[in-house]
Amino acid sequence: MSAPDPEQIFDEKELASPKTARQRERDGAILQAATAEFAAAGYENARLEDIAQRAGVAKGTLYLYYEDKAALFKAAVRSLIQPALQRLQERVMSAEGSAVDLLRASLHQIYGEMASDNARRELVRLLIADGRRFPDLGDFYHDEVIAKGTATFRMILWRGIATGEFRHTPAVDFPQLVLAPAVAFSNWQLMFGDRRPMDLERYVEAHIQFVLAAITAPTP
Amino acid sequence: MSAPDPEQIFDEKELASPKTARQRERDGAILQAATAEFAAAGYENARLEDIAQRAGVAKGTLYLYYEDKAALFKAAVRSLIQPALQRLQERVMSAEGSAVDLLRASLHQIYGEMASDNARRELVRLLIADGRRFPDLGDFYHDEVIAKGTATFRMILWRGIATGEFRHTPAVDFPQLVLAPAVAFSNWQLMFGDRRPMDLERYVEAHIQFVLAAITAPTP
DNA sequence: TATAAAAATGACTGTCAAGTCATTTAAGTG
DNA sequence: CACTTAAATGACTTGACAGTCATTTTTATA
Repeated sequence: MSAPDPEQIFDEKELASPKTARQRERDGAILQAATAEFAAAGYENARLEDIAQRAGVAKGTLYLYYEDKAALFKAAVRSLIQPALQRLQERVMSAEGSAVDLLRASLHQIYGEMASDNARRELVRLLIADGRRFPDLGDFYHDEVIAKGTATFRMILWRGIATGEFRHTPAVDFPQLVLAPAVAFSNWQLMFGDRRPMDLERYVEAHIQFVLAAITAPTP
Repeated sequence: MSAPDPEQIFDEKELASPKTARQRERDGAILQAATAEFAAAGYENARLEDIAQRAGVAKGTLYLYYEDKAALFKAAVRSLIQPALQRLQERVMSAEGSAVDLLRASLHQIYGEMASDNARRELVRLLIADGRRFPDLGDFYHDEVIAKGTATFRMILWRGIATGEFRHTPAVDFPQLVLAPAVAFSNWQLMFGDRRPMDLERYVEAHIQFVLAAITAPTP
């Protein structure tokens, strides 16, 4: 029990450990409420009273579970970061088809997740908007999502090179290049929302064609 | 004098027009101070008193020039948006060399501008962080920078297709694909700053290689 | 230079939300 | 069930900052 619990990486001193069922339940409700409110309003504009109300709890109760607003924010963002990557990694680990198919499927999955979960989509906004105030969140996101995601895509590329589907391109050193159009789309959404809509179907297909053109080996 | 002055697109009712030299000077100082403070702290955390002090002016004076904090913010952001694109467009208009060289030079220029100007670099952060509260700024940025930048790169692509340097790829429909790695780098900087540094030299070269591999026509 | 008009100032007010704590309510225990 | 201990509450305190306005300073004009 002396190894550092990954849940304890951050320095909020939460409620002393032995939690009853009720406490766990409330903690969950608070986190969920906080996630929703922070994602909707950003750090500064989110009101603790609203979070409390949404969680079905009094404002003072929040302070039994979290040191202060900043600690609650960190916990909320962290809870969004943790599960962000798992399904992608699982898919790649258990992949069977060609590297091209795997790449296609992985990119489609990324766009799919972007479209589905609201709070998850706002995560990047929070990290950019309030990243200067909470650098450890950014670092955590980097190490847990970006670094692992990059490594995962590098694996796909290596696999394709091994099978002769791909050439050895700079994308092996910077898999970010393969993912960049998805990042750009995410930014587009954050900045323009639906006021300047984009044909996502065609964009995704263009993205995949573009990447494949850059990295596939010529077929003789 | 009845055509809408482009300076008046936004709805702040600024000081009634006939400005003395001193007023223009102060207006400039205020805008510059506001730009710096907002870029450094974001909309919520920037304090009007700090802006006033930095501009060498009393707080009340701000209200002689701008309706309220929101109006000042809009004006400040707008002043960052306006000049963002010009040098790029000039370069492309007067280009003489091959399309490949033009593309290289344009991308290098974009990364160069990212590295040089602090406030300019923070512009995207502001647009993402506070974009929901000020959608018209996002729209303005889209129409003045993104749309024109996209069109500019599309021109480069067409030119290359005309000379036989480039193939006809999906990037013609979505020039964002060509720029995406720069956007991704911008996000990287905003989220991780210098805590997770990146070898920009190599990244830029990888970006260019990657893009060229995707769009250049095979040489027979 | 005297006088009127405009611009500038900064002490003040109102508002809003984070964080506290005396009191109330619920959970645990013999 | 009586009683102790812990959890929960929400009215209150505190600090911060946007926006105001009576007063002072500067500029323009006769």
